[in-house]
Amino acid sequence: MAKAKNAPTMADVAREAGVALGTVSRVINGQQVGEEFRRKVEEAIQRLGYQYNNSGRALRTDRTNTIALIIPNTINPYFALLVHHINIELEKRNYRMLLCFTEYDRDRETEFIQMVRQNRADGIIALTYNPNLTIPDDIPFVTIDRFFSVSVPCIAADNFGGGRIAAQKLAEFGCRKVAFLRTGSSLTNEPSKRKDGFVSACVELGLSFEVLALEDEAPYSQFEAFLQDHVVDGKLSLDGLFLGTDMLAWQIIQSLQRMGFRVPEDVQVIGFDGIRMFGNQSYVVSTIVQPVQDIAEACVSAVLSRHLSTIPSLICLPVHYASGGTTKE
Amino acid sequence: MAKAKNAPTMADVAREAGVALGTVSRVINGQQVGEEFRRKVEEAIQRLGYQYNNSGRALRTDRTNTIALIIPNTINPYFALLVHHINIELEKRNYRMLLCFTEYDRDRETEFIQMVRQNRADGIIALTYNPNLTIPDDIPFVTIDRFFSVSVPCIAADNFGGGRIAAQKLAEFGCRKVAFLRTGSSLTNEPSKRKDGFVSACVELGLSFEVLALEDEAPYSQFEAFLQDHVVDGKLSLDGLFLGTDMLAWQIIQSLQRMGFRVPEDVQVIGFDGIRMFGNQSYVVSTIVQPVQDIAEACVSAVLSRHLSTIPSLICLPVHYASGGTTKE
DNA sequence: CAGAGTTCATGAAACGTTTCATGAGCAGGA
DNA sequence: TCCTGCTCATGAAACGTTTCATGAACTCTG
Repeated sequence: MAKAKNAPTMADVAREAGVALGTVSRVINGQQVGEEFRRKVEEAIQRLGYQYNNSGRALRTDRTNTIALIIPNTINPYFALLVHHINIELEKRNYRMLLCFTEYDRDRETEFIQMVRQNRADGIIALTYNPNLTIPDDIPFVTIDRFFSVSVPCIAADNFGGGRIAAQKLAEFGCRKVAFLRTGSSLTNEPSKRKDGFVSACVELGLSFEVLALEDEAPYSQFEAFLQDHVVDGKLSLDGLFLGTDMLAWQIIQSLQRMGFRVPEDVQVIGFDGIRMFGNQSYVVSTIVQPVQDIAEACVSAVLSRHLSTIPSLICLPVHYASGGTTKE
Repeated sequence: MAKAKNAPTMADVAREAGVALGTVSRVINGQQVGEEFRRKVEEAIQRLGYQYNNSGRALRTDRTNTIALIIPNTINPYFALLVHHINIELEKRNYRMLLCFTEYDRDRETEFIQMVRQNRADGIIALTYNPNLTIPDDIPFVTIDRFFSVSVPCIAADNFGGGRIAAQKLAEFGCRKVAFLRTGSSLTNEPSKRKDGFVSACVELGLSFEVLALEDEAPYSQFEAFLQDHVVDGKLSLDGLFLGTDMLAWQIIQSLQRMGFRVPEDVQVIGFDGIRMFGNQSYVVSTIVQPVQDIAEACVSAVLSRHLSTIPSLICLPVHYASGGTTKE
């Protein structure tokens, strides 16, 4: 069960095939090699059960075919979706993923970048929470939803536009008094534009609106207090809610139901993210869907690009509204 | 922005510090080194901004400090929890995780093992779906929820016991006519014992029970048809449901509500897994909680154990029942 | 047929680390 | 003083790959 010692190497293959070491390398890498030599090498590989060893290559080329992904966790379904699609995109290009979970800890973000350096990852895709993070200039670095400077590409959805759509949809549903709720930590930087877009559209549409930031720790009780303030004669004086994220929307819907209100009959609720599980069933009935697949694709092709400096500093991808139990991307 | 060429190596540090290469290595690895030498080396490291290079070590030692995790995806919250806790355990021991998403594709399981070999991971933790998977004998291999043979350690929760608890709880709630539902692919091998435990306890408790396997593709419509068969005079003739997983339970609860039934007033629903999100709010109100943290710990310490063969072939960890919005592990 | 050009295998060096045999330096005992 | 034994730094080899300068064997042209 111990690691097989003396596993065959390219040198062994070369000897077995009666060719030079370099020839084996070229066969394996699909480079120009004469027909007869190729055949001999391939047979020798079969006979010996040779397994390519990436460690040697990593040392020699200083490229590991690994991209680090720095993200708070994988428990939040939005992050889980991101991890999933980024992994798919990396795999298409024959890259591996080095996962770093920060748990929103700013120190860990910095430590991880150090760790990534030692492991010689070929690039970093990061969704971070330290606004003062020092961006390494020796490793290709791309962010999700965080704008640092023009020299650090940032991939994000159209958060402002998404906020506007949410307000428009609520207006279409006939809502007149609406509110935007968010938790503290989750909506920093680019995602905070969800509120801006929402507010701007509310003003244009003549909707009466409120904005509330909930504590991270106990959003429910705070939300329920907020709701109590808006109950007149047992009826809600609000008829539409826009939540910063689907996770919050999900929790809020539970809260509303616990308090005896029906969604969407008594109050319309729109989330943001478009998280969903298998069978594409979404967690939240009405939501602004982030194009996770496109975001993943953009991150990966940006970080692997040879000419990072030619990439726009902010890539803003379109969102769409989805309603009903399922949603497609 | 390109990768820094000519990054300082141990040799540079040695030259700068005026010591031998091997001495630098020993300082870095915390081995016995004289006080003065240690100081000189540390200062040289500072001055040069030396960064340890793991590729060199991997080549020389044939150990990468990487464990591969083979799992269908990270979108299912139960898998997301597993990934999360396994990563935490690996990190504690200074290991990295190489993620392989199979999407339940059996061929990919095999391909990944090949890929893992080439990347020289130090071990594999796998949650697979091919019952005939060839287990590599040259890499430490540990499974989750899948028993292959006595020589391949399998970590699992007490599925049988969990099934029994579910039946007992339903009985406590006063249920008399219950059913166990599962989707096709999800409950193979160890997890299939959930049904066995449930059935055995139902028999003991004198509960009338049914068992139904739903198609993977369209469980909802099939479930709704099943439910129609159990409606008498607009009332459900079933008063308790036990679902194979929380994800299914979650979907079933949505289905029930769509059909106008209340949970738990009209019908009690118990899930399995104990998936939850931040703030520890669980997805499903009543559930049998798998000890994910313990499972992760067991997997990691097993796969890293020097003496894999002395590890029991089946490690069965206790589950518990949780009710209410939150659940602690 | 000679010369120029092309194709393609060879052999060796290099990547950055760990590890091991060697021996220098020193302390303690006889 | 000499010997033994110990601690600990040294220098070199080794890990498995890529890559590059070299030159052998051809083909083509005039």
